Amino acid sequence: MLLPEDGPRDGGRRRPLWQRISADLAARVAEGEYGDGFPGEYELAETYGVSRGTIRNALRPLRETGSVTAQRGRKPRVVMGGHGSAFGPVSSLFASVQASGMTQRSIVLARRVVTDPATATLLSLPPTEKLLFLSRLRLADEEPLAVDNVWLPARRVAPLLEVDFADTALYKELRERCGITLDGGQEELRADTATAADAERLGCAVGAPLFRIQRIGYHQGTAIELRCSHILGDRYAVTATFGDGVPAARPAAET
Amino acid sequence: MLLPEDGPRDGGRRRPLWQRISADLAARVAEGEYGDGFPGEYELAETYGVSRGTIRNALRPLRETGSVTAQRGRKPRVVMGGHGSAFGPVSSLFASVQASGMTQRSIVLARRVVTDPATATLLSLPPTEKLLFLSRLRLADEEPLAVDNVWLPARRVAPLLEVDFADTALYKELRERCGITLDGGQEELRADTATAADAERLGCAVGAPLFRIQRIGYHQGTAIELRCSHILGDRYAVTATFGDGVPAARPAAET
DNA sequence: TAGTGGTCTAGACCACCTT
DNA sequence: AGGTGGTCTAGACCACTAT
Repeated sequence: MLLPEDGPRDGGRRRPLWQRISADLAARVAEGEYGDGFPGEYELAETYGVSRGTIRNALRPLRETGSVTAQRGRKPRVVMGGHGSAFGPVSSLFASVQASGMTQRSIVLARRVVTDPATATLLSLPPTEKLLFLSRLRLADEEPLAVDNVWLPARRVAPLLEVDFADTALYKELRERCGITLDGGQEELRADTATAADAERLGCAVGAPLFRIQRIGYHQGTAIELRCSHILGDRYAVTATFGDGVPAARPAAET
Repeated sequence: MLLPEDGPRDGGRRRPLWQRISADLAARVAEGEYGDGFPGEYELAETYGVSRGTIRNALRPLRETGSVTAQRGRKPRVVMGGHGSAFGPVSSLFASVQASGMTQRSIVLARRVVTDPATATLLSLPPTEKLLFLSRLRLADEEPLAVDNVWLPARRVAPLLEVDFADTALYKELRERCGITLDGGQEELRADTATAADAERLGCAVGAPLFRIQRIGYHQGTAIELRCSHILGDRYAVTATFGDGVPAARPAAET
């Protein structure tokens, strides 16, 4: 496997081999090249003609950001970003993104059982697996705040098929009716602008700023939910506080 | 060096060697054992009787959280008391770009001393306090990624007035020239669209999606920096992983 | 110049999952 | 049984920093 020798240099010297391979793999993942199976470490080592240690260094950023899976014994897979959307540098800025403060009223836009091969694959399910699809418009103070789409494996959440979610929290029902408590997750948060469909459902202008959050929730190592939220940018902000040296007060301003 | 054989086990089997060494080192750091000099990798390898690769795995969590320094040629040092630092390298955009295998460069747009009552107030300073204002255009792989504006109290960071920031990280200079290591911070992340001024500096269309991140960094309870970053939405995504149930396993170094 | 960490190699064994 | 990733070893060379 050839890597660009004349590619970007860092102040005149070559970048480390593992970084070039990592960038190459990230680009290929972003282009959807590995939609049906990501190569293993040994195979990558041979294709690039490097040692396995170098491949492991190259894979570390992709694995830390959840772009590809890595589990003993299992075939690796591409998790996110395979939809032709190139995502470049990624940062785990937050140990936890608090999506709380969003307890409001919901309008159920859709609740039905579907089959969706792409979504099922993201949840590590067979492509034909039946999924419960739940789409809700979330209101805060009776004003639209977000559209929230969730897919869950129908087999695991059968008791939810008859629940009215207009005024209840999904996680509460999951816990009480299915005995499932999510104990982990991955989130990816992007900035985007509203499409015509977004604008209609959210009552905003086309091109208005939006957060798009994709999340996979896990219960004891098994993927349980895929959630895609589209949140109005002017009504929502993610905040994080970290470290010891922060006084209690909490300012807020713009520039 | 003996490690507790009867120590914490993971479901009946021993934890990996590097994790036990990592926990041991973290405990010693927390107790202040290495106040005047942290051992190097070779010395640690000999002390614990393991290979250097194992030591490097054990040190990775300590280095990522900023508990100990690691720079070529320099003697390693313990940075803080050992408890929850994790500011500079972790959430630094500079570092996250590097970690994803891209080249990076900054173009300094402005570097001057200003007075700005609103900003000074945010930093809990008198309104007339002089501030060092630093504005940089950040490039990843020679393409614009973000505009980064920083204000710092000039009195505290006098040595930085002459530094060229085109190729260096602010936090590194803060640490080495001013003896200031940020130990806490607040961040607020918003989705927005590009104004005409943003579009000109970032080379994007007016209305393109942007992240706006505002951060206040603290050193021992005192606000040191106000940072406002404007990052292209199509080149940046924030990811977060949380909980134990996520199979795309990350190395979890506990203590 | 001596010592540091960064990188890379080649090989080995093991735990785990799939088939 | 075969392939996956996780771990560990032993050695090598290089870039950088301090002295």
